[in-house]
Amino acid sequence: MGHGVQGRDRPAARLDADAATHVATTLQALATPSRLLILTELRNGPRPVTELADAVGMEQSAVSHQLRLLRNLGLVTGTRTGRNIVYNLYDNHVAQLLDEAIYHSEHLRLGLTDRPDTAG
Amino acid sequence: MGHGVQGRDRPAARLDADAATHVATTLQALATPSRLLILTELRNGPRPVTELADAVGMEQSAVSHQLRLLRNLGLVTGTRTGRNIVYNLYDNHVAQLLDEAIYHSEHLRLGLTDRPDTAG
DNA sequence: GGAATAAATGAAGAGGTCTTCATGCGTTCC
DNA sequence: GGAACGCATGAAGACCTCTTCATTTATTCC
Repeated sequence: MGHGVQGRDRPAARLDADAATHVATTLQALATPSRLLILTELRNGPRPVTELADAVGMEQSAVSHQLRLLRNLGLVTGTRTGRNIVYNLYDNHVAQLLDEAIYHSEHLRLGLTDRPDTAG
Repeated sequence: MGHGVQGRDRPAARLDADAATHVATTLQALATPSRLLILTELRNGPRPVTELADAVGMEQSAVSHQLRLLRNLGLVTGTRTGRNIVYNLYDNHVAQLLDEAIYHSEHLRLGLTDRPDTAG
């Protein structure tokens, strides 16, 4: 029941306007260099804010603002541990979405064509 | 050599600032309802502009603007066929990125937790 | 309690995005 | 050649986003 040459075995996408809005919002959470850096840092494990800020080279305030956005969208969680608030990716869907996004983006960058159906 | 519980077998993401900018740009191309609708329509096959506009309920001009952006980023191609210019997804990476993005976003929406490592 | 550390927050401003409107360019058909 | 069709394009405006600065809240240690 696979698509064979199409590659992986995800169902083909079907979107109504509402779903599109939601997906767009989620993707927009990944669509900024600062947040991508934050998320990939979290991909390596839980991190307190200051450590995140240090790792990605941003000010603490800026990181907090972005973390709030990611929290509100349910992509990360923050739990207090002493003075620190340790952030973490919410679940595997976030981690995988991140990995796939980077994987495919980098392949698009390289111009590795893998055309589906030239229809010409 | 798999990650086992981590799910699929993509390598864990590693990004420097430059790569992050590129990935962010690519993701931003997907991070809008209008473009998601356009791309998912193209997921079903090649389409001329007017047909796209009709399918997604946008004005022709707006669709053309978005198609230019997608073209410039290498996500779609457009080839003239008579009076029409038929657009198509560039390759399988685009199709898969789209599918995965929708798949994971919708699962995040449903709140299907699949937590990796709660870390305390 | 008071100082120090960690993080969140609000306001404000620079810059970007998306749509609409008006128009221009290329193609087909008669 | 001229009209109609299909698409691209530029300008303009409303709106959103991201960062910085200043301040506030929560926690620990003495």
